Amino acid sequence: MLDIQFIRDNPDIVKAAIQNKKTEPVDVAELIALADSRKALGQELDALNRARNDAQKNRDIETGKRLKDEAAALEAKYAAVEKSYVALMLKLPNIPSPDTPVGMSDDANKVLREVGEKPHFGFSPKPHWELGEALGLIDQETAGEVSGARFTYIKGDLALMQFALLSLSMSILTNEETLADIARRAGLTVSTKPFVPVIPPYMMKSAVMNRMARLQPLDERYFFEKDDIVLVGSAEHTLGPMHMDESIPEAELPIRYVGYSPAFRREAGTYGKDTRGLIRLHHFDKIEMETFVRPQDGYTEQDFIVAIQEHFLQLLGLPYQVVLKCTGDQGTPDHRALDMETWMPGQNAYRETHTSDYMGGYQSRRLNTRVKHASGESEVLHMNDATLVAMGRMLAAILENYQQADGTVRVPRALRPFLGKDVIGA
RNA sequence: GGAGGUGUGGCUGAGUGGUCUAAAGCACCUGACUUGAAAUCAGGCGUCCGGGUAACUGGACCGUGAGUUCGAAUCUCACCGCCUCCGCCA
Repeated sequence: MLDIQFIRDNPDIVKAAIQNKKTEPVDVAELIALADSRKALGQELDALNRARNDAQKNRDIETGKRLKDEAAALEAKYAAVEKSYVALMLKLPNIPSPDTPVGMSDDANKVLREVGEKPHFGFSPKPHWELGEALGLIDQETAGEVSGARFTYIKGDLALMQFALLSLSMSILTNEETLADIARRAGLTVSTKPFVPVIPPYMMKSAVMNRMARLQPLDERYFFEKDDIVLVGSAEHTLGPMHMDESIPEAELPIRYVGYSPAFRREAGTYGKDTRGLIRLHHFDKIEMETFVRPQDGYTEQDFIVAIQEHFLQLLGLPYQVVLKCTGDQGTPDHRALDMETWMPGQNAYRETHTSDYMGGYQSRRLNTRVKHASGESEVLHMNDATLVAMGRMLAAILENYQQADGTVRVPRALRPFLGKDVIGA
């Protein structure tokens, strides 16, 4: 949700955002008119309530009865306006950052940099599903019989590799010195406060997911109507509301969480796309970063998070490119969104493996998560969320980049201490 | 799943229909006393939405939402959270 004052002051920016994002159109003039009448009715109601309170204090029962009816009528009017107003407010997308490229499809995305050297093979590199199936590390056929399409069994050394990735991730994000080092090398002046590891709930109330602006499209969610509960599509969904309806003292910021959870996605409308392998599954596990900062620190925080993501990819020796997503490719609540796409030699393509979303105050305004300044003033704080490891896709990238002529796969050096071997599938 | 409790400001906690403008204590802030601190004393101290340059001022908020009443923290109903016991269970 946007700030109504911002909308009043910058209607053209809001109109441009509606036009440039893939979002349902909203009549901004109508919204402002509703805001005006809501405000006027509110003032009228305040005055009426004052008179009513006076009558009550004086035990003026006649006047009290009359004003009660008047107030009821006015309240009904106010409620109707409020309802339309909120409905439009919730439809408005976040404003894209000034550096976000304008465009409707990913063709307009801007590649900021390509990092790392693509591996050269003396043979034709295979896609990870062929490698994985041949080595007995991936069993999609059995998963298809048991669970259906877009599910998989990850087995043996590949399952161990997932745990190794988890351990490596936590060792980085909970270590203040490592974080300070990452910040220094990225040239960022930023708090080096470590991340708090969290295993969050995997299901949540639909109303809270809606406050995260993540319930829609509902078609993409697994929703249990009987219990009014939704499976999370990311740890973000239950990490983000941890501080809803709270005012956090400025001195306690930033607050940083790293969550490990499954991500459940219906993948509606993607039939026929990426049907093999670990790229597009109804369930995968993910390590997610979620941070809460002062508004003035939002961009730097995102730069820091991207630096962490890049550090991690470099540590694994995976070539990747950093992409600034265009307006049409951004999510509704995003202010600035970057993707990291990792090179998959078996598919001869960069594939999206990481996302970094800076939300500004869009989610926190709905969640009512605020920062309280030393002066006593409070305002909506800013939120960032980002992938550290999307397990399926990271395992796929490692398999494809580290494959050898004999079909076995080397283990990235950084993972060896956690995995306990140099080669898998041997 | 069954039974019984309970939800009040940062915290503890009083308040069962009308100066509640929510007692009191703790914590916190300011000032006085003090070389400084502690102790003591005096005062202040919630959130949100409006009006006003400002001093100030109007409204809403006692888990949430409905209801009864001229009037609700207080009565009624539903929901949510937490606690205790029983049952079941990794």
